[in-house]
Amino acid sequence: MPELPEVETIRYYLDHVLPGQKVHKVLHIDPRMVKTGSLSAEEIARRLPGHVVKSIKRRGKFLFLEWETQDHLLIHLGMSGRLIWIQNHEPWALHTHLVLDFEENQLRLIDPRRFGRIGWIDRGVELVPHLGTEPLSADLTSQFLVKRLQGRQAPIKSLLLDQSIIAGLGNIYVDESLFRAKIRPDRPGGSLEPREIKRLVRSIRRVLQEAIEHRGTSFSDYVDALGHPGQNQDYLMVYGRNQAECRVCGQPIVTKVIQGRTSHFCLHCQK
DNA sequence: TTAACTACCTGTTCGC
DNA sequence: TGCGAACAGGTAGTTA
Repeated sequence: MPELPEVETIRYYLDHVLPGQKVHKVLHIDPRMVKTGSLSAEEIARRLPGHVVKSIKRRGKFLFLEWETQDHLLIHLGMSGRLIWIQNHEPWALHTHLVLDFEENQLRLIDPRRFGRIGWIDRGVELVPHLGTEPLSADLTSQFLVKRLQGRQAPIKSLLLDQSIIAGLGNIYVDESLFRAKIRPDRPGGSLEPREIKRLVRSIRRVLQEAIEHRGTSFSDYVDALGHPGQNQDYLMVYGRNQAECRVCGQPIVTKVIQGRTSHFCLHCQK
């Protein structure tokens, strides 16, 4: 499930190989994946050939291929999406929904569950205006989060998953951040004290930075742009460790469903 | 405005 | 062994 560190890992690699490359053909684009933007799948396929990649951007969990025309192709990987840069003679995987042919290599989107999305964003249009602050930018401060959590009754877990507050966190990194900050995921957001929020901000940054250094977390679907799994799953403290011993106190990690999301935490370490 | 719920989707796991 | 049900979860839309 690609969250910010996984998407950033893909972006980082693609930004080394894609700029300057010209789209030769759009070999395949699944209309069911085009769920946003100003053009249909057919129109994107007609428009793209000849376009040259200028840069690869990321905002939250969204990736953008910026063209020299300053239009953008939005790609979201959803739950199970993979975006790979691969030689064009390699056979297509099952569930391949987008194939951009750059003559020698192809950029392919593979997404078994089809929760991902593709869209065309015209030049000058704001990319994803509804997204909240970038957690690794200077905009995420404890003062910002204090303000956003004030008076909120929803569990802190749900509020951290809300992309309009902080963009890029998903189930894994919210659980990990809350563990590091020693905060239970079912606490109402508005009940957090300023010192806890300060700790939470520090934890979010550290968890995300470490996950990027480990090239993301691979449980089932995620691989980077070269098809390699990440390593961060070896460093997780709570996520996916139901009933395992807490690495800090030795008590069993427990799970609880909060707003439809399985949350992992330690009853002893998190208050 | 906020909180909770639902649809989308398919591979995997579990129980019978 | 095979089948069906339940589960996993990010986003956007709906409802109260």
